[in-house]
Amino acid sequence: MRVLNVAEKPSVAKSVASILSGNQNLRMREGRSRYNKIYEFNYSINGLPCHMLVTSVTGHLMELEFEDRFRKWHACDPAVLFTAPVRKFVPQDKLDIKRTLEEVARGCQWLVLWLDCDREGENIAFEVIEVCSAVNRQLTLRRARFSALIERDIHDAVQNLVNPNKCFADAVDARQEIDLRIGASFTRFQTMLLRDAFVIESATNDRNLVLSYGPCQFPTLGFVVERYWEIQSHEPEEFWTINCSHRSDEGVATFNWMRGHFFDYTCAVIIYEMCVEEPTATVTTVRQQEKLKYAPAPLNTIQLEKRASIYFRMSSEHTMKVAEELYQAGFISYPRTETDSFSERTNLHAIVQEQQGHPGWGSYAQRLLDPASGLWRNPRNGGHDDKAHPPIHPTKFSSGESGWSQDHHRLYELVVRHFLACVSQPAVGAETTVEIDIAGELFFASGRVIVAKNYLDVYRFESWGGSLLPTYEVGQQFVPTTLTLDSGVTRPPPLLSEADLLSCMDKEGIGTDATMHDHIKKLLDRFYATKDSSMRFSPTNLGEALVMGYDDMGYKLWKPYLRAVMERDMKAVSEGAKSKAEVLETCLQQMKACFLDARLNKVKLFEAMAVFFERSNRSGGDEQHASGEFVRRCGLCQEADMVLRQNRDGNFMVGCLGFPQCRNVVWLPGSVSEAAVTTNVCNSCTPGPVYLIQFTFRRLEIPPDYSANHLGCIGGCDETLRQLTEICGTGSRLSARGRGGPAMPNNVQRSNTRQGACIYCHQTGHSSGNCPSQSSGPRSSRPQSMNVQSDGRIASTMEIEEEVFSV
DNA sequence: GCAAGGTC
Repeated sequence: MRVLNVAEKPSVAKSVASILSGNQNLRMREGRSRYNKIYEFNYSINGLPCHMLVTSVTGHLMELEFEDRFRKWHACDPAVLFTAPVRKFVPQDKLDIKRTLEEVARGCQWLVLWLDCDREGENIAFEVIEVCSAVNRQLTLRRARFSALIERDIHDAVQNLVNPNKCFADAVDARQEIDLRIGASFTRFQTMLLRDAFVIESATNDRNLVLSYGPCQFPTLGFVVERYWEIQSHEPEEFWTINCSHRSDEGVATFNWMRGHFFDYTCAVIIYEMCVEEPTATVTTVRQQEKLKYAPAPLNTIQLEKRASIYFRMSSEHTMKVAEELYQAGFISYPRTETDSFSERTNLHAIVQEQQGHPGWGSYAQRLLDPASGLWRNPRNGGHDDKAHPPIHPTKFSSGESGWSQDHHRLYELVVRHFLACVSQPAVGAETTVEIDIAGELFFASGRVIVAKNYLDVYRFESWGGSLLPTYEVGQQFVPTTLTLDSGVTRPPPLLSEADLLSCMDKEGIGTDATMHDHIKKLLDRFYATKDSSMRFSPTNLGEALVMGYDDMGYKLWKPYLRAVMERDMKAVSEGAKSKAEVLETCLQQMKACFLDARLNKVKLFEAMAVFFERSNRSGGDEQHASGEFVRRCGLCQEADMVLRQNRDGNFMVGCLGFPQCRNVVWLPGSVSEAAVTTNVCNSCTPGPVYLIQFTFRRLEIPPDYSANHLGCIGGCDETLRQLTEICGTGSRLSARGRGGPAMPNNVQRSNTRQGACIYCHQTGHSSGNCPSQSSGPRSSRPQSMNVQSDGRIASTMEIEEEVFSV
């Protein structure tokens, strides 16, 4: 029987072949693709003699794309992308792998799938099945389940083949489709909406700028922006604390106030003066304790990235590139792993033995192997296991290769030292805490001496600070050398470092170990964030504006929540609790509603962008600076004029020329057919002058008891105008949609067409809830900076009437 | 020109 075995990557195909064949009569030949070799040998599965062919793919064999007619950006309304047909296909650069599979599969009876034992691996398995079954319908499909590339696992797997798990593959199918539809629709929408409307100076050529949206990149950006806002809105607060020091023959001890600090100066001062009046200190407690500091858990990808960032200031992206090269050259194990505990079957001693000759850590490795040293300790279990790869560890000794860069040296050293640390005893420290009493107030000092460094001897990246404390005895009394009342101020947290960002992503489940660094890099590539010299991230104006815009809509599109919900659904699909179709339908339906609503609220994005960027005069953007007839000075911004204008639908309004910084607007009844500003001034509305407008109403659109001609005032005094606005509604597009449009989420305010004069500014044309002069309710800690204004979506529509696409 | 996930 001929058996085709397919692994997820060439290295696994090689390992599987070499383990199963025992390297006896193992033949290797080229496939059509340069990297994916074919191994052949004889083996017996459950007593059945087999001719084994082992080859590989390189990750996913297929991609998901929209059908051709939806691929061009202007081909369709982006909203259509939530339902447009998609197809899976093998891209150009994978065609040679596909051909190899087809050729080999034709002559085989069995197909054994050796893909990684995770959801993505299962999905790739079904891609391989699709390609192979298409040319050989008779293939028997079997799945090998293995947890590590070690002999026993591999032999066990092949003797205990199982069926491939469609639920796992379905979960990935759903994820792919959702990511594609959300990503493409929002990216096209916001790029086409904003790119040409503003001068975005960050990009060299902003015609090619893509303002991408993705369910991983946006939450990642969200972390950066949120921290930035936290810092911006921090208000320093002064606090007070009492410090005490005592110099003796043995040295100086610094005592901290047990109460920490007080924000109330008077309280602090009263207690301080009490202490100064009776300064004699009495030692109340002396505590001696042994403390252990444990070595870190075995190294996984996230830890590798975080530690390389902290110890060597390497970006996660660069770390993964260097790690990949070390892996390809055989020096370290597979670098993309979640696993941070070693399988019991791993021969840890052998890995240490290999390192004995190294000039830097060789002697430590020797000590570790000497039972007399007592240094060995079985490694901790970090609690993660992806069931596909072991923790990152050295696989080949090297004292440095000629082609290595400094970063190759550093990363190899980190992997080796981390491994040696993992199998070492914890550091032991002796801690002393001394408590004293001064006038009834308690103070403490602590010191630490390291008794045994153990793993810290080899893990030079970590230290365990501590100072020696002079000896004190209970009941001993002394007069402090200094006793001071000191002030300090609270400080905001620092900007997020790369390690912080990775922690946030890990905690919220954004991305995978293999992709997290990609999402971080994407923020930089898209000009959404920058990294400063101390490796900390700040949002750019562009990044902040986008998050601000969505935040103002009330949607948490930039929060990790969306991804978390998707992840839960994916899990349900993989467990068979929900079907792929069910999850796709509900998720996409929700996201489409969200998309349509975001588009309806695009003014929020415009406003947020306008805070940071100049409007451009390119097509598609700005059409609002055509002025109209002066009506009055704007009472809201008090800087610009309110003018009478018509929008492109012919509806009349009086809007502030200060838009978009000021969004004051008065919409006029939809029944107005003509309007002209007169030279007459209103006698009652202030601040004046407010010029009266001569209106002509469409006869059929107003009740018979109203005159078709009316000299009216928009200042708030005009009862006729108020009534007609209430009866006819306004020409605002949003108000027009409000009459029987699709249901909208509750958190989005709607304009009410039946409205009286606003209780705040006494104008007609908007509801009190939408008055541009009033702030919206409480929200995130975002600082209310510059000309960020309050809720006023109706007001703003006067300038942004153009839909990117009309549905 | 869009996503995120594999991997070379």
